[in-house]
Amino acid sequence: MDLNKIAEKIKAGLRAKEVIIVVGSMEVFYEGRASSTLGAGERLLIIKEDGSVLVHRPRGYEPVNWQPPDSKIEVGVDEGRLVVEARRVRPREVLKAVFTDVKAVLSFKLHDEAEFAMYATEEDMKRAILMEPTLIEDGFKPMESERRAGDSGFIDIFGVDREGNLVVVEIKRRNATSEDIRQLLRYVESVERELGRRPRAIIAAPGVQRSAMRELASHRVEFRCVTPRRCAEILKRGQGLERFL
Amino acid sequence: MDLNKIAEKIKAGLRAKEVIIVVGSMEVFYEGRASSTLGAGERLLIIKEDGSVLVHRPRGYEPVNWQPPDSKIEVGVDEGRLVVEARRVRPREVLKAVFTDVKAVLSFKLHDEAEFAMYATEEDMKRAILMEPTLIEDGFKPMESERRAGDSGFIDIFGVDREGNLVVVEIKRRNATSEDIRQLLRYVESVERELGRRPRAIIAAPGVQRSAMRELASHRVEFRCVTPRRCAEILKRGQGLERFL
DNA sequence: CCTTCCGTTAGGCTC
DNA sequence: GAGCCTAGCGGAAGG
Repeated sequence: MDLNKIAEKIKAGLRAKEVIIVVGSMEVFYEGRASSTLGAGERLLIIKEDGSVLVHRPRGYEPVNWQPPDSKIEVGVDEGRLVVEARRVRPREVLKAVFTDVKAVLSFKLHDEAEFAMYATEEDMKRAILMEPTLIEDGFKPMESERRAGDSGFIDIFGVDREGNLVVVEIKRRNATSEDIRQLLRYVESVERELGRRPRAIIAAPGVQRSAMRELASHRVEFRCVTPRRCAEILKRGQGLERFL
Repeated sequence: MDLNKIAEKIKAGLRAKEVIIVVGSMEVFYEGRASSTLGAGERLLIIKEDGSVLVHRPRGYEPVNWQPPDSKIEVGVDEGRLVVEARRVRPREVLKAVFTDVKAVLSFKLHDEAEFAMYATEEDMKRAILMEPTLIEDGFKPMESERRAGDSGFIDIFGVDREGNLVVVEIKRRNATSEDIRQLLRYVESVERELGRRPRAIIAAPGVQRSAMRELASHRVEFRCVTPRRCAEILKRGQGLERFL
């Protein structure tokens, strides 16, 4: 298939808002927030219906070059080479692929309106703890979630322990950082100002960054190991039960 | 083409370490660090020679599901549906794509050994400043780069100004945050402890986040606007000169 | 519109 | 191998 035919096929795909795949030998140039060059090699160029562009090498999960949605795409033939340019304005960026050889061109209208559902977000972890408060400790009683803490933000879970002490719980789905500890302490102080009693501070997360350990200890913040994984299981179990209710 | 033929073609591609593209209607399930499901829809499944797997919807720059390199891939036909599973062990994760319809299967051995060159990283910015110290100010003399600052980390550039004052320069290729300012101040204090003289603190970046401005002013940290773009130009100029030396 | 924060972050580098 | 930081981060949520 000659280059002009290929260019026409790509243009037709663009007009029809299809997903276009070009396989072949190309050089790639990017200029924008940074700039990069990539010498000749065989790769995949993918143009999506929304104007996203991806260049994938034969190895590695990440694209070597790309352009986000809404890029303007131009296709042409110049000195016997197929040239695909994707431009966007803010920020001003250009991605240019120059093909010296094309092994294949595919273009498909893809219909995909399905919903993507991801489990065990931080929100899910909160639901799991509310459903199973022993994740924090025996006798813990959640009272409020997303309680306003003055102008410091929102407390993930606010409750009392078995001895009636107030408890502020901060949830993270990743290892807690010193910034997270500081945030939790701001909540503690806000509650103390408001209610006149200093609450216990508990961070519920899969772990604590080494660099945050000192801050944790020195401010008497307690740590509970709670992983998104385990929370997802608890929620799944809960959903299983719901079916019988 | 029947499903068994398609499965065979994919298996052959896997054996030959080719890059495989399957276009068709599929459901996708992921279970691992998190878990997700994606209902039926037409998408792209890409398997690379190193065992990376990508699922791309017709819109958006990012894959909706993926598996990093070194995943073990199994292909089979089950109840009239093509099933592709990619597993990895650490962490334990499974990505499963179940096709109800296949529009196309491509498999290519791609040869790509070209070098990828990215310009104006933070490292490049440092080289540009060392090459052209007036980017910081007239009379600035860099003395060391990557100088150890006690246990606080490494100072990007350590030097003296025209009046003999010590200068600590912190470089960022993006707008400076308050965390960056704090880091710089830790260096300042480390130098003061070590040498008994308090150095000037300069942050060299394209800008400063609004929220970091107060910290900048109150701690007398100075700001110099230095962009990756401009640094790339300086390096390019420098390389041009090198050719004549 | 801007800023801030999260991600199955990935990937690189140091200890 | 584990911890830590950067990214052309992208994307979402909040102001």
